[in-house]
This record gives sequence, C-alpha cells and structure tokens, in this order.
Amino acid sequence: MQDFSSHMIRRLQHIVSLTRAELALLVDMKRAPRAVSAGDWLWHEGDSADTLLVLREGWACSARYLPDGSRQLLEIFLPGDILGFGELADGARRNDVSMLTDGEISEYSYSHLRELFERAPRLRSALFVIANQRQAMLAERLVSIARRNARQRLAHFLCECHARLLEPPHDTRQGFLLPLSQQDLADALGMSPVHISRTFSSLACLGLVRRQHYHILILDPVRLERLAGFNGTYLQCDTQLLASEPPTSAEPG
Amino acid sequence: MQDFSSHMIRRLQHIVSLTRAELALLVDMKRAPRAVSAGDWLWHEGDSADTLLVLREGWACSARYLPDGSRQLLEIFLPGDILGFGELADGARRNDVSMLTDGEISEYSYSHLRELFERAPRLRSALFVIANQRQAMLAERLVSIARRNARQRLAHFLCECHARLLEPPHDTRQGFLLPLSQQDLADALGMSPVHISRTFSSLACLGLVRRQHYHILILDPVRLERLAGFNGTYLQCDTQLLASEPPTSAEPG
DNA sequence: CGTGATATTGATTCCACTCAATATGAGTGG
DNA sequence: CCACTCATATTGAGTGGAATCAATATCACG
Repeated sequence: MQDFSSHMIRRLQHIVSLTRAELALLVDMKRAPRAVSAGDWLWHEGDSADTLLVLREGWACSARYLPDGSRQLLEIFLPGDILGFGELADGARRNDVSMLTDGEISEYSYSHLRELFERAPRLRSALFVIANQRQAMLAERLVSIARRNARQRLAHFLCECHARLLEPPHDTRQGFLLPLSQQDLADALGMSPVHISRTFSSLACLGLVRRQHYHILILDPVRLERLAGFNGTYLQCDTQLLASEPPTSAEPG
Repeated sequence: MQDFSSHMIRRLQHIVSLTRAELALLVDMKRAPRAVSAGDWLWHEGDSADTLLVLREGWACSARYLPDGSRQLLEIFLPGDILGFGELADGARRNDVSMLTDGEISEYSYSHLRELFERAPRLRSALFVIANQRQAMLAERLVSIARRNARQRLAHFLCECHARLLEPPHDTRQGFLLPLSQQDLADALGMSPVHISRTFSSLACLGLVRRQHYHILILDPVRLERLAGFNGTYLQCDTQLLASEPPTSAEPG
C-alpha cells in the first residue's frame, strides 16, 4: 500500500474515506508503473481511450493547439492526479496530454474500473467529485483570463498551485517547485512569455513572491491572495452528503 | 410524453437511445413545471442543493461575480438543458444561475434521481456524457478568450450557439434568436459592451452575419467558422461504446 | 410623448504584444 | 577546465487592440 500511488490513495481517502475493503480492491488493481520523460505525450486528441491513468510522479498538462501554431494549456496535473476518465463514455481522447517533467504513471483499463465500481460504488462517486473539481478549476481559470490583469492572473495561478500542492492538515510550506517554463506559463495564462517575466518582476517588487529558476517562494500569502482575488474553496471537495451515505448509494459519478 | 420536456427527452434519446421502459420511468418523474421570468435567480452560490433542474423553455446562464462588480458568464443553458447535477455529490450550488429570458423549469429531487439510476443505469451514463460535453464547452471558451481576437471570439460564440440550437438531423436554419444583450455577450466573452457592438459591425461588413436586435442571421456559415476556427466536434457526444453496452453497465456517471 | 434601458459612434488611453538585443544557464565536446 | 551552443530569461523600444469616457441614437414601454 505505502508503495502504491500513495498520492492518489490519499486523495481518494480524503474524498470518500475508503473502507479497508475498498482499499484492498484498489491495491488489487495495482499495475506496473511506467517511467515517462518530460515532453512525452501520454495521448493525442482523437486517440481511442480504454484506460484511466494515474500520475504517480511528475507534472503533466492537457493542451489545445491552434491553427496559428499557438497553444493553450487547459489543465495542469499534479502527482496523484487521475487522468482520462472523462473519456470513459465516448472512448476517444479529447485533448493532447503531455508530461511537463519526468514522471511515473500507472494505467488501469476501463473494464477493470467498471468491475471495481460494481463492488465499490463510492469510488465511482469519488471520480464524479473529482470531475466536478476539475470543472471548477477550469471555470476559475476562465474567470482569471477573462477578467483579471496580468499580475492578478499570475498571482492567482501561483496561489492555486500552492494550494493544490499542500497536503491538507497542517502543511504550511511557502516554497515549492513550479516546473513550468515561462513559455508554459504564458500558454496556460493566455499571455506572452516576455510579459510573464515582467509580471514576475512586478510581483517580486511588491514583495509578494520570490523566484529563482523554477523555485517559487510565497513571501506574503495573504496579500498575494487578496491581490489575486483568490478563494480556495473551489479546490476543496465538501463531501458531507457523500461521506454520510451508506456505501451502497448510487451517485452518478 | 409529447408534453413532457420534449427537448430534454430528445437530447437524452440522442445520447443513449432509451428503451420504452426507461422512457416510462422518466415520465413517472414528471413534475409540475414552474414559470420563471427573465432575471429570476434559480439559485445562488452556496445554496444547499438537493434537486436537479430541467430547463423546459427559455435560456439561463451561470455566472461568477468579482469584487470589482464585474461578472463573468460561465455557461449558457438552452431549452432542454439539465442544470445542477454536478452538485449531486457535495450538496452545495457552485455558481449563481439566473434566467436570461422568461421560461419554464421542472425540478427533480436527487433522491428520486438516485432511485432512477438504480433502475436505469444508462441514464446515469447519459448525465456523465453531458457533464463531459459541458467541460468541453468550457474549455473551448477558455481557448477563445485566451487566444482569439474579438472578431474570432464573437464569431466562435455565434457558431456554437447556432450549432447547439440546430436539431441534429437535417436542420439547416441559418437564423436564430440570441436573447443576450450586448452586456451579456461582453460578460460571456470577456470583452466590453461597446466592443461587442463594433465587432458585430465588423462581422456584418465582412458579409458574415446580419443582426437586428436579438435576431441573428448567419450569412456565410463556412467563412464564419473558418474565421472563428470553429470545429463543432466538441459538441457532439460520440457514444459508440455507451450505446453498444448492455443496459446493466456501470459507468461512473 | 416622455422616460429609461440599450446600442452606436467618436476620441483618447493603456495594458499587454511584438520585435529586437542582450544575458544567463545547462549541457557538450575539445 | 574552458569554449561553444542552444534554450530560456531579461530588458528596452515601439505598436496596437481593446478599454474607457463621453456624446448621441434607437427602441420598448407606460
């Protein structure tokens, strides 16, 4: 167990507080992890989809490429994230997904997953919750790009990454590694790379953030969040209902 | 049946080709429709959620409000759309939702819905498919706002609305009613209202679109789509896998 | 016919983009 | 260990697309 995608287990645990039996089922599904390198494609738009994928280590991202050659990063995936279950119903990958860093992944076939749902319906609910969290993150980035200026936008993104990286109870680290080049950040935030550079300087001048290479240090979380208009509730999954239900319940996820 | 949310039934039908038995279950769930007026709130962020809602007639939208008073429209809902099932798991509404026009809605309690899923699992799958379609639309708007200029952005939005309004087989109408003020459009597309006006003129000059008040006429669909970089595949739900499965299958949605 | 919301048009401003030049750093091979 | 190269980042100068401000114009409605 310790060795098996501990990130993911911890995440699911946090959502539905799995029973021993359910955890055992998950462990049964253990697959040989595969090592991947920065820049590797996990899949392309239109590829046929019959597996779910767990990102054990490393960062990944989904992206859309436009006719003019530019690209837009849609989702950023962190260690422990589960990828490619949205395609469960229609069987075709919807976006290109590639690794931002070296990493390690495990794959699970949809057919195994369906079996698993039969025996542990609350896992299905957990996936549904995760899907909604993703939708919320996407919506929040939409708001950021549509309505916030460059400084707020970058600040908001940093707040989000920071919040996602912290392990829920009592984790107050203010520094973290953000393995995105300024080009990547530009593609994620709908800005130009040079303006990312200037905006970082500007945040540094305000004494909010320090950065060297890929290392970020949040100097003043409170002021940064206020500047960004960041409210992290969309990242939490309040699963009051879900947790209080009997294991036999049937949510649509 | 004819009288009961025919829009919605047609939509679900298209996704999972319901059996007579499943249709019968849906009809059992029929609820008294409620009339609503333009501007009415369907719910607010944080409201407790225990019902799913079907928009029988009229348009609605979800929105985020920012501290500076501006707002961002997130999703546009059309007649037949199903609202508020993402909150099934955590029990709290995630966004404000209000009516753009007068309309008519029906509500269904989550508990009834769960029963229904027990008896007709493919309905659960259908909801999952719809949720993914929504995610795809949101992603597409993100791309639009982040990467396309004002003209492409508006053009893309018009293409999307047009495509969503057409009934799948052999519907080639080129005119439709778009009941959004220029302020609404601005809030949806991340622009200012005056620039919406100018951009409409610009599209008209190019001979792509004609418009009076809320009436849109697509003069040259092909050139408009090319200008916008519009590719409507994200609106379709290819349900090859889903349709070919036995009714007892168990997708996570 | 007057009133208020909505839309158009013009003038001006500004934020972020582009282009271009330089700097920094990591990796490679001599 | 140094010189070279390539990718990435910084900084400056100039441009431009869309925002803002402001002044009509149009329309729906009582």
